[in-house]
Amino acid sequence: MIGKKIKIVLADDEELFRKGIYFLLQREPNIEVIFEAANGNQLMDFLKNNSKHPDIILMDLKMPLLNGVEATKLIAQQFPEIKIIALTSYNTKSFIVNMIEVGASSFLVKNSTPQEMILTINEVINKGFYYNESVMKVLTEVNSSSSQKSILFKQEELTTREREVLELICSQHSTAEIAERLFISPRTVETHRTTLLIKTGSQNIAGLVVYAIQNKIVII
Amino acid sequence: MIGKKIKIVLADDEELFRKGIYFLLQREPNIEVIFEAANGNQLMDFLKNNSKHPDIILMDLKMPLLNGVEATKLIAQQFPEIKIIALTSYNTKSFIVNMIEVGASSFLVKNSTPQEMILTINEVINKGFYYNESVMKVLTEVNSSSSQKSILFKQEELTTREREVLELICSQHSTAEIAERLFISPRTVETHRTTLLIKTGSQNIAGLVVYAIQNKIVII
DNA sequence: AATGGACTACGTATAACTACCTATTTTTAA
DNA sequence: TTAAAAATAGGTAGTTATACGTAGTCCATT
Repeated sequence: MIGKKIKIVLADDEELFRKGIYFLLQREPNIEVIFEAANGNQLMDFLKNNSKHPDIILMDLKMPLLNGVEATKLIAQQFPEIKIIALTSYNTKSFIVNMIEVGASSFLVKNSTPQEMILTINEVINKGFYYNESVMKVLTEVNSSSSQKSILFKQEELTTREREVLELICSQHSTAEIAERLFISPRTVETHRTTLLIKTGSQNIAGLVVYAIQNKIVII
Repeated sequence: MIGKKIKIVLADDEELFRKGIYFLLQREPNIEVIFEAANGNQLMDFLKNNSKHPDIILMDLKMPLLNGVEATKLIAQQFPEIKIIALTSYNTKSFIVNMIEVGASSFLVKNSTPQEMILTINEVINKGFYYNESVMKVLTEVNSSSSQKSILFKQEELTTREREVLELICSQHSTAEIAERLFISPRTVETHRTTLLIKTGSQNIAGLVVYAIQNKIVII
């Protein structure tokens, strides 16, 4: 990487945060921010329409339209050479496991110092990945626990419609309300609910909501 | 304010965000950041122990230990000469109304541009307050609506028993199961459920689960 | 042309939850 | 020690969710 700047794309819905990070990174001579995206769709558009790709994407998880988890999944498939550093406010177990599973190369809580961020970027460039202590701790915990099923056996994917219904359930809408909003029969919504319960392995609404939040289908 | 720098304190639990804003503000010749706090307690300690007070506090709402709303309330009482600009990710009605009620002079979503932030700071210094268009819109909506109760009266705290029931609800237990586990009548559990719905302002289980997760009553 | 997945929809039940009441006992705090 | 809050329990009724079936249509891929 000598004599060649690390190209970075920032993906975060908060402009103030993006600009802040931009000025932080601007002070680094070997780093160049080539694009800023406010959501996953903007990011995907940029990657598709520009031949100049970044080395690293600093990706916030909580973004409108297309969130960070989904965007990471897509990018890991379509542009595997791009390394992704997941940014989030909290480093909960489900966050970390999710992001690593979909292809994130590193994980950075927003409460990190600028030094840690620079270190992470450089480590990812040099080694291809970088997990700090707390992330490693979570990962070893997960691997040594018996609750591996949930993460090792990949969950059945929800369909688009099922996700829509799930989102509305999480917004406290009843079956009738969901049906009205989606212009479909309440019976159809019931079918979707049944499928959701089966696919997510839930007993009732509570399980659905927890699943939706853990899997970032709804962001709270 | 000619020849005198505007003294600012940053209060936000995310160090990356703080540092970013710091560098953004550093480029302004008439602005000086005199302190950074990671939570409300640090902020209050600084104000109590330093004679040099800020003109403005940029206050994030979501902070550990002592959050932005509570901190704002305290500061508005104890140091009324300090102007507070509330920072948040979303400009929901409840956020805005809460912050204005406890004494915030302005309101800035994190998705604002740096220019808007600078403008807001200068307006607050010159006029004492500044509400942008979207905030004004929300405020007029609120004043003209009759649903003021729910936002003017702050929510009641949950009791220990209610929290226990809420946790079990989030674990997908039914009323009967909860009753059995707590050695109480199902009717009592129902009473607790009713109270939970009222206190949390929820319509159904989904709302309860979201509330529980947001308020860290259950950790996922 | 056929297969399979997604989306749609319904029948018939039962289980579970929510609304709106009252009311007693126990615990806590003024 | 007295009032307030919390925890307990019930009546009655209505609404909503879940279980377990079946089945047609659309659409993309084979």
